[in-house]
Amino acid sequence: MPTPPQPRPKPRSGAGALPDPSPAAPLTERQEARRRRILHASAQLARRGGFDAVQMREVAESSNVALGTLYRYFPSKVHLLVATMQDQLQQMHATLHKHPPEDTGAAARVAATLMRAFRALQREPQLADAMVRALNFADRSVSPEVDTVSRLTTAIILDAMGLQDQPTPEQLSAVRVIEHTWHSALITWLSGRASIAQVKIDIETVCQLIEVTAPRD
Amino acid sequence: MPTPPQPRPKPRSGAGALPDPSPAAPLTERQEARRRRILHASAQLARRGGFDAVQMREVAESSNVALGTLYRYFPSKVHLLVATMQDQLQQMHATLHKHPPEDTGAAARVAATLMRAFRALQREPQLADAMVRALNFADRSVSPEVDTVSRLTTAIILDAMGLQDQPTPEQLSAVRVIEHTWHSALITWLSGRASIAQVKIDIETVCQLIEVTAPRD
DNA sequence: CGCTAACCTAGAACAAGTTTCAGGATTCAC
DNA sequence: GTGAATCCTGAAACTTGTTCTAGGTTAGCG
Repeated sequence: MPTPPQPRPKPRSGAGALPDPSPAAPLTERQEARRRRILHASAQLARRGGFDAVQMREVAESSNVALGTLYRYFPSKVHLLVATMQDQLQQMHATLHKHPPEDTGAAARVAATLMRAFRALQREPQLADAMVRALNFADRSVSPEVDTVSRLTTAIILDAMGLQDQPTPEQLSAVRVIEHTWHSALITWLSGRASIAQVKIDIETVCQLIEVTAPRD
Repeated sequence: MPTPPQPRPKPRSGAGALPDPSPAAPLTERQEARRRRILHASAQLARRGGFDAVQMREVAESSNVALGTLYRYFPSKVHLLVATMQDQLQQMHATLHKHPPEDTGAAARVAATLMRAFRALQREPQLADAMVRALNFADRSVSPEVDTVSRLTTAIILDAMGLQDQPTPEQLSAVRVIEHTWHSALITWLSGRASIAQVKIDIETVCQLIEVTAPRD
C-alpha cells in the first residue's frame, strides 16, 4: 500500500496536503449522493453473496461511479464494508432507541438488546458475513473507521444498561468484554461453528459481568 | 471457490471420492517433511512482514515445493495460516505444560496463562498478525481447522483452571466467553486500538466469570 | 464569462491468490 | 520389476483488488 489512505474525498481545500484532518470535509450534495449510492450498492451486493460478492468493479458499476472514484471515497474494500457497517449500526441504534428493551436489570436489558441485534443480522446473514469479516480483517489503516464502529457498539450497550451516572472504569471494562464476546460470537456463528442457542448462552454469560462490576453504593 | 476443499493431500485411497473423511490420511515421510517445510516457510515469512508477506508463490519457493503442491497441502492461504497457528499453539501448549502457572485461584491462573501467551505473541507481532487475521477471516470452508484451533485454546484454558472434575456447562460457557475475549482483544491490540494494559484489564475482567460460575459444593 | 483547482470517467496496467495442464517422478500392488 | 494410480513440477492463465494515466467536467472566483 504505497499511498496513504484518504478516508474521504478531499474536497476543494488548499493545495494538496490535508489541511483539516478531523472535520472530514463537508461533501457537496452530489458527492453525498454518490457516497450513498455506493454504500447502497455495497449493502445490496453483500446481501446477495456476502463478502466475496462485494466486488469493487461491481460496486462501481452498480452505483454509476468510476472505479477510481470509488477508491477515492473508500480507499479499500475493507474500508467500504466497514463504512457499510457503520451505516447499518446507526440505523439499528436508531431503531433500538425507539423501542428500548423492557427487561428488568441492566444485564438482562443488554442481553436482550444484543440478541435483538443478533436476530436482525440473522435475517441478512450474507450482509452480516461481509461486514463482520471486513471488520475483523481490517488492519491498522482502517483503525479510525473500526474505532467508530466500536464506539457505536459501546453506545448501544451503554444505552441498554440505562445508567444514571457516568460508568465506572470497571463497567467500561465489562462493556469492552461484552463487545469482544459479541464480535467473536458473531464470527463463530457466521462460520457455522456455533448455533444461535450457543450464542445466546454466551451473551447471557458475559452479561453477568455487568452485575459483578455494578457499583455498590 | 468452485472446487470443494480437500483439507489434506488425499493419499492413495480408492478411485477419486473421499472414502475416509476423518482419519485425514497418514502422510509418508517425505510428505510429512514437505508439510513441515511449508509450515516453517509460512511462519518465517509471517514473522518478517505479517499477513501480506505470506505470499503463496514465496512460500512455495521457500519450501522447495511447486505452487500446485502447496495448494494440495493447504487449499488456500487462510488454511495455511490457520494450520500455522495450530502448530504454534501446540508448541505453546507444550511449553505451558512444563511450566504451569503458580497463582492461587483458577481465575488468576487462567489470566496469568493468557497473559503469558500474549507476551509470547508480543515477541513476534507480525506472526501473530498473520495468524490472527487469517483465523478471523476464515469462512466456512475452514471451519474444521478453525475448530481445531478453538479446541486447543479451550484445552489450554481448562488446563490452567486445574479442574478436579469435569467442567460444568456453566464453566464451559465461561471458557467460551474467555476465548471470545481473548481472540477479540488480540485483534484490537494488533490493529493498534488497544494497549497491552488494556488487554490485561480485559482478560482479568473476563476471568472473573470463572469465579461467578464456579460450582458451589 | 473565463480561469483554475479539484473532481470524475474510462480504461489499461499491475499484484497476488487461485486454477489448470502437460509431463516427469514416486509409490504401491502384484 | 512392471504397471497403474497418484503425486509432484513448472509454467501459463484467470480473477479480483488496487493503482495509474489522459482527458473531459464541475464548482468557486474574479
